[in-house]
This record gives sequence, structure tokens and C-alpha cells, in this order.
Amino acid sequence: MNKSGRGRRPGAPDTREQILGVARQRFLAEGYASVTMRSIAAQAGVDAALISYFFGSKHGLFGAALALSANPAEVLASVLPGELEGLPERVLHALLATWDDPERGAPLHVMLRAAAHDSDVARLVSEMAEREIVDRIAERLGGADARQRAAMFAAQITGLIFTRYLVQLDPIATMPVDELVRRLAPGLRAVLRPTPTRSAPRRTPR
Amino acid sequence: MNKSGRGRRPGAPDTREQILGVARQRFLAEGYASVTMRSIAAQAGVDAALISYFFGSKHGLFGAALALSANPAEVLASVLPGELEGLPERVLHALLATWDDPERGAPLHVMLRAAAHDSDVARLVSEMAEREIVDRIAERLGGADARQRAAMFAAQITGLIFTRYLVQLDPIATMPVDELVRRLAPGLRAVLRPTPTRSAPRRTPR
DNA sequence: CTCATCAATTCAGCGGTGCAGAATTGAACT
DNA sequence: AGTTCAATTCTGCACCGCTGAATTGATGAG
Repeated sequence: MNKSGRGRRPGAPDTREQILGVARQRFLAEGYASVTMRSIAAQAGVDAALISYFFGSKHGLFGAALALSANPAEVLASVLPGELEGLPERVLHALLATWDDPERGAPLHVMLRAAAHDSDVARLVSEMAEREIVDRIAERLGGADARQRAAMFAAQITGLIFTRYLVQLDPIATMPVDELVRRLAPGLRAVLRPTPTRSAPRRTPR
Repeated sequence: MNKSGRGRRPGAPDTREQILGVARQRFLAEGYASVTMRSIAAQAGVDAALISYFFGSKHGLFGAALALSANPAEVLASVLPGELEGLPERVLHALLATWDDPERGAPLHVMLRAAAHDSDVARLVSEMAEREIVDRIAERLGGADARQRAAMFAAQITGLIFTRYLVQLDPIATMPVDELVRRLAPGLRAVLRPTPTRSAPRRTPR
């Protein structure tokens, strides 16, 4: 009789997966800091120490829970092909559609927040973004300084995300999607263009 | 004799200011979350409860400590006058000079991190940025949608800061100042330009 | 000059957190 | 049948932010 409740459970319950599921849902809904290990454990019907056992730490759990998240690479991949000139508009539309939807936007949302909060997570997110976003765009662009131009592109996108969703800076946070796209696209196009290294062929408005 | 150490201290020691000083230094050096009230109190030679008494909460202390921080408004004000066309370069140079210097860059650094971590702080930072940055730029720009254009400008700047300093995304984090300015300025100029409301004179080839 | 009032200060403690270690239990492999 | 090991819970530590009561000094009223 398992009187004390201790010890391994009978059968083959995949407790680990269940914890992951609960953690994922909670983290996405409530962020990182305000979700406690104890509450996750309780909701998963498990002792809190088990989480440490499986994932080492709260960080570990967070990383594992968000790893299986819908990654933005897919969204990007779906808009990358096509004419280069219209790329900014396509990316902006896809991005805003994703992030404005609480369901799909939350993962990235939470990841960025956690990245700002915790430098370990920051490195993780940074590497991910570098590999899955900057490199992809650079690949699509081609050319000598493609990586640099892609990075500028990414920086602008990041700025949009941070101001609209994290800090909610007005009037960016309240601006309708169409206007945002219209206003930001020219800037994105500008940084995508190959830059003249130095005193290049002047391109005066013709 | 003050045997128990309790009670008001003799003289007129400005304990409040001293706490503020210590808090400021610690927050700027180590961020928000990892600095504990107890440690600040200890360093200030004071009981931790006194902080709650004076500032209400850790948030309160943080806000009060960073309020007297060198605000970016000054930097901005010094580069706002002058020809509009060169504004992006001036802002970028001033900004990068400030943030690359650990001493002067730290306050903003910490504020952004804290904003991402804590939604109360986020609101605070957001309002500050709106008032002291967006509105100033808008004022300088003039025109109907000056506020909107200024916001786009601010978003791009924020993206630069976030990627270069907080997340340290390569190759932005490692790029020399000159190259950053050269690559980003066109994008900034583009969003500053008055946008044609609708089906504007096409500028694209053909 | 005295005395009540009030601000400043410390102490003790509450409920909460992440995490480590020991103890228990079941499954799996000799 | 016995050993080994992974999974699980219990206990408890050190720390956190914050609160309420107790103490002390300054200060103004009479």
C-alpha cells in the first residue's frame, strides 16, 4: 500500500510531459516571474521538488517548456519567398497578425520578457534569433554584407515588438496594423538596400 | 541612552537621501531583481523596514532612485536643433556614445530591463519615454502626423538599444559605431519623411 | 518648562520563494 | 529472488518583500 504517497507511481505515467504541459500553459498565460514552481507542481498533481529533479531549476523548466513552442521561423519562411521589394510589407503583416493574436503571440512575448530579465535566457534567445531569423533573411538577400543588412532589419522589427507589445508605447501600441505597415515599410526597405561603402555613386533623386 | 538602537536618531541625518544614494548605485550596477532590499538597507546602515516606510515598496524605491538619473532628454535636446536631414546621424552618434559608455549608459540599461521584467515599471518607463522623447521629436518635426513619425523613429531606436545592449544580437552588438550609423540612418530618415496617405507618387523603379 | 504629538527607526515575524538532501517506492534487469 | 536505479514525496534551509508593534527623539502648544 502506498500509504505515505512517496515513491514511484505504478504504471508508466509520463509525469515529465505532464509537468511540461502545465508549465507551458502557465508561463505563456502569466509570464515567468509570477508563476511559481509550487503552483505548477500543484496543478500537475506533483510535488514541487520533482520539477527540480527533472529540469534542474526554474530556468530549466522554462527553457524546456518554451522549446516546443511554435517558432517564428515558420512565419518567416512563409513570407520570405517572393519579390524583394515587397518583403517589408509581407513581414510586417505576418508579424503583426501573429503577435496581435494573444494565442500565438504569447510565446514570443514571454520569451522576450524573460530574455530581458535573465541574461542566461537572453543569450539563448539571442542565439536562436541569430540562427533562425537573421541568417534566413541574409540568405534570402544575398550579397556581400547581407548579414549586416539583415541584422538592421531584425533590429527594427525588434523595436516594433518591444514598443508595441512589451512597453506599449503610444501611439505605436494603439496604431492600427495598416498604418503601422505603411509607416514602417519604407524604413525597412531603406536598410535592406545595399549601402554604398564610401562616397559611392550618388543617387540623387531623379 | 539609546540602548536598544530603536527610535529616531539624534541630529538631523538625512537617512532618506542616503538610502536613495545606495539604492541608485546598486540598482545601476546590478539591475533590479538581484538587488535585495535587505542588502541595500545593510549597506545604508539601516533596517530594511525603513525602506518600506519611506518608499512603500521595492518598486517605489526603484522609481525614486532612478528618477534623479541623468535623463536621456538632455542628450536628445543637444542634438535636436540643426538641419532635419542630418538628424538621424546626430541622434545615433549621441545615443551610441552614451550607451557604449558603461557609466552613462547603465541607467537606461537598467530601466529597460526592469521595464521588461515588471509591468508596473513598464508603464512608468513608457510614459516617460512618450513625454520626454516622442513628444520632443514630434515637436521638432512639426506637421500633421508628427507624433506618429516620431514614434516610428523611437521604435527603431529602441530596437537598436534592445538588440545591441540587452540581447546582444550579433552582428549588431559587435558592429563599430560608424558602420551602425551608416547602416541605420537611411531607415530613420525614411520613417521621418511625411508619408503619402494613399496611393502616393510611386517611387519604385518603373 | 512640560508634555502631548508625531515622524523616524528597529524588532519580530508572517507567508512566500527556489532549491537541496534524505527517505521511500516501484520497475527492470540480472 | 535480489540488486539496482529512476521516480516520487517529505522536510527543511536560506532568503525574499512586507507588515505591525514598540521605542526613541524632535517639535510645537500651553
